[in-house]
Amino acid sequence: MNESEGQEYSYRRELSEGSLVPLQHSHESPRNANLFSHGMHSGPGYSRMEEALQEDDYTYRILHPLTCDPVPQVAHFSSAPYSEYLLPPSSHYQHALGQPYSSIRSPWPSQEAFHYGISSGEICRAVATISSDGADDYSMEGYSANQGFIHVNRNQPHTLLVSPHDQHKLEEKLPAQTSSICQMLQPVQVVCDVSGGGQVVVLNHQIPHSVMTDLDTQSLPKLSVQSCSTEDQLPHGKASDTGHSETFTGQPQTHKTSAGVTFNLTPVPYASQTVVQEEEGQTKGCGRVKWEKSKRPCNCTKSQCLKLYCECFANGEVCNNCKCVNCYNNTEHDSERSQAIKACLERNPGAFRPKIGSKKQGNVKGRHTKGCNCKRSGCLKNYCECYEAKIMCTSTCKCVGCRNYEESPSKKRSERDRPDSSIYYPTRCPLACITPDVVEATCGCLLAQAEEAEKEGYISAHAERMILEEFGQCLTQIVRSIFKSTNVQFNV
DNA sequence: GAGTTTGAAACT
DNA sequence: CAGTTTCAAACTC
Repeated sequence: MNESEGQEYSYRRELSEGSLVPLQHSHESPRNANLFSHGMHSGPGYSRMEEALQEDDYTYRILHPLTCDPVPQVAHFSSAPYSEYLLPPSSHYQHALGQPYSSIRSPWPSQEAFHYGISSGEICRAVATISSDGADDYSMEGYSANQGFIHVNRNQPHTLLVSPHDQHKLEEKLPAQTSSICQMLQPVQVVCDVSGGGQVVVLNHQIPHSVMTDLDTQSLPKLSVQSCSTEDQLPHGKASDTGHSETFTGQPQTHKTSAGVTFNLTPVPYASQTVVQEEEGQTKGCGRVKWEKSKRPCNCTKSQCLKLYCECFANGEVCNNCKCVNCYNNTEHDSERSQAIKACLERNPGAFRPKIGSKKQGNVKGRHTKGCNCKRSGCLKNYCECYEAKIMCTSTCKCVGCRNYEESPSKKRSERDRPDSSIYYPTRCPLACITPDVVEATCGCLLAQAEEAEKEGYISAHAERMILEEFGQCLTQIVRSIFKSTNVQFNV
């Protein structure tokens, strides 16, 4: 920490101009030292935009890529789908490496460059707008606060590679303060894996840094423990100057801190590491960590595990204990892997985003961001991504003969046979019936009525009535369709 | 375990 | 963007 700790810059969003305007330079201490977002919220610079996004706001600290020290200023992120270079507050992280500055390959900008409070909502939107697929609804709904920390989709990592090209576009969207981050990111690729229900790993492909957090992860599944010995601590500076000297052996190297938290030192672009804090009743400071595969092994034979066919690759993980053939999804083929990641992101900037969004409230899973396209499975087999994710098909899906909805008898039978039948399934109907086509058709009808009224020269009140009546007709048809699909008699 | 089916990803 | 091919997982026998 340095003298700039506690300094915050708040920005007021000029809605009319779409820009950020510095509102106040706050020296106030955060209300909660561990949750900087609270500090931001409590300050006078709390913006309308962030107020609107409050329920999904998180705060992270930018981590120094070499020392893994927190960059002292506050970064306030809201609903951010891109969590790159972000880490939880200081009490929730530890150093991963004691990397000497002499080993820096890419220049690290001065810390002054970070003396901004940056709304991640802005970054999120800006990044989304430079992506071809734009800011999908998933991006905004797929993240929710969890016990004061981050709760991103537990099954998928989240990745952002900022190319110089994207940096330029990002800077256009977010002048000034964002450019400093881009300068930081430009020389290397930065991949952040926030999978595993709270794990945050910051890496770049040349000087890998993993940061383990000792956040509360009691709810994480499939956890196991190690002893709390500190004998296996690794000396600082173990990583090579290039970050490539460590050979990935399949068993990640770890570094256990004095707090008992173990870090991943393995230079994998995407880490799969699960951390569990000490169990109740355990000695404080003995956070336990164990590496484990969060996935099943792949069996790829032709893709070299460098395409999204490979589940490991798609999940942002290197292959480990897989049965794949001619695998390039490992650190020994870092360059090929990086190129493959880049290629995937060029094809689809959201390629590594989780496909299944989560609802803001409760534990109910949300929806498939793209929807499935099943034709023969009835969406009642694991071929269907929705069914596999234990969610209902929605209007987003383009499936044919779908039976993956609440009222489906087949679905109910299927659920009885399913191991985990306790999961709540949101009802597909009636909303599923209101497809974009239906909405478009409805709007078209309303517009036609408006045009008709205008053409006839009716007064506005009459025109409104015509439009409302037309809307009623549309609704009637929609409702009739809904009832018809559910075999319920509908009399109007 | 081999063969088939399926649908997402990749390609054209 | 639509159609086709490739691919690996899911499924069946």
